[in-house]
Amino acid sequence: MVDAGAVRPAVAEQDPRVERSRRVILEAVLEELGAVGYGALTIESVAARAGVGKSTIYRHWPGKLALVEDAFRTLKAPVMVPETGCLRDRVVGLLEQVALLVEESTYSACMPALIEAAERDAQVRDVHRRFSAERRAVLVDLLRDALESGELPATTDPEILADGLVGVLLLRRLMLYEPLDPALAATVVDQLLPAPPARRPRKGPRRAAAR
Amino acid sequence: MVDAGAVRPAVAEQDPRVERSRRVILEAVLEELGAVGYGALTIESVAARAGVGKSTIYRHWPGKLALVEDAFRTLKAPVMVPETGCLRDRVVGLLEQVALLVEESTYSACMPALIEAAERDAQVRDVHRRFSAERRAVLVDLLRDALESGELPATTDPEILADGLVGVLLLRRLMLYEPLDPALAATVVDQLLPAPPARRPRKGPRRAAAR
DNA sequence: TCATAACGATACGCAACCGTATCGTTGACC
DNA sequence: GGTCAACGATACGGTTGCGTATCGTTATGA
Repeated sequence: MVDAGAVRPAVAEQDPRVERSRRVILEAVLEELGAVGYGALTIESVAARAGVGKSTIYRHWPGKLALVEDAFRTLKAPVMVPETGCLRDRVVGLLEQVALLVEESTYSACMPALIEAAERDAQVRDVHRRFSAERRAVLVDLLRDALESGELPATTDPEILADGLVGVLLLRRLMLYEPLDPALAATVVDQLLPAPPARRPRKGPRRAAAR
Repeated sequence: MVDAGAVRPAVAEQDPRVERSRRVILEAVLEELGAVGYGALTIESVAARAGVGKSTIYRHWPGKLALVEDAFRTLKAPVMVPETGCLRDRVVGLLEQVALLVEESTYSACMPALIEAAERDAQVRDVHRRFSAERRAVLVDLLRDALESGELPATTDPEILADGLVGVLLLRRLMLYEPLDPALAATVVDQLLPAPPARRPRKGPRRAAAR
């Protein structure tokens, strides 16, 4: 049940009550993490919030840490990769999804608790790293493709550029506590995304269209 | 003692034992925050770590929250503003200090706990916001001066650029858990800092010297 | 030298949560 | 319709931390 390698049990559960219990419990864990954080989360508070008996939780997980790990693993954030439009618009499209994810998703609510828990436990850290890296890769790949097709200067480092784009949102969420303007994603892209290299040197906007 | 408006008591303490107690206790709080986080921090663990009696803590603070707030307020991170060299080198100098702060300072150790505590309590959030904003302002001002003196394109937004530069480091510390390469600051600057606008259009590096 | 106050240590009752065990109920499957 | 497993509720002893009170010790400043 807590095997890190099996998010979903390979063999289907016979009794649907098991799956139902697991689901409401893990949902309650995420709510509790957002409400009180990792340190203050207790098995009893999760049981109360989920409306299940404490014994049901201990039937499926050995303790708080394994429970929280499993809950974090259920976090999903599907990414829609824009396939039409110019590079600038596609990057804006991706970054708008990141802004939503960082501002008002379940993940956003749990982020401080996740950061805190990851600092204490290596397995939670792996879960978070994987979650972050998967979404980061989408943006990095988009930028790398653009680089190879000549839409970005040859000196561009796709990873640093991607981290810079996302980092603006992250910093404002975690350190400055500013509500994220819906237009911020576009502004950030216009500020940080280099203009495509001119085939022949001539005058023109050095950046992607400055909004 | 816990007045938010008075980091240092206006009137000097008569008894040096008071100041000494306060100091060792606040140091112990920061250590404890780095070691176990905010949720798991207890008054008793702080007392044990500081080598003082529990009563001494309750003599000076009403509870855990006020204690942690005061401890966070003691966080200092003086910033040396480089005044010589080209813009690129000055920004690199600043960003290297940020990298150090984010990677291996007392602040870095407490950052997850601080983020977590700030999410739950408005006063902690204010402390963190002020701490972040003060250091951010140094970089923003540097960039704004450069902008006004024509060392940056007129379309540059100093705040977004600053957040992007710092955001790369923050994201890698908090989400990707990568050790920060000492050369990363320079690489980030060379990737994200726009080249000064050419007075007359002519061929040349579009960016600050690429490494 | 002396009065004072901050100190460390310790003990207290109280509350919360731990993880386990028990038990009657209920829903699933044959 | 009968069997059985998962369920919720509840109680348990044990542990930990709370915040307060007390007390003898010790450093300070008059």
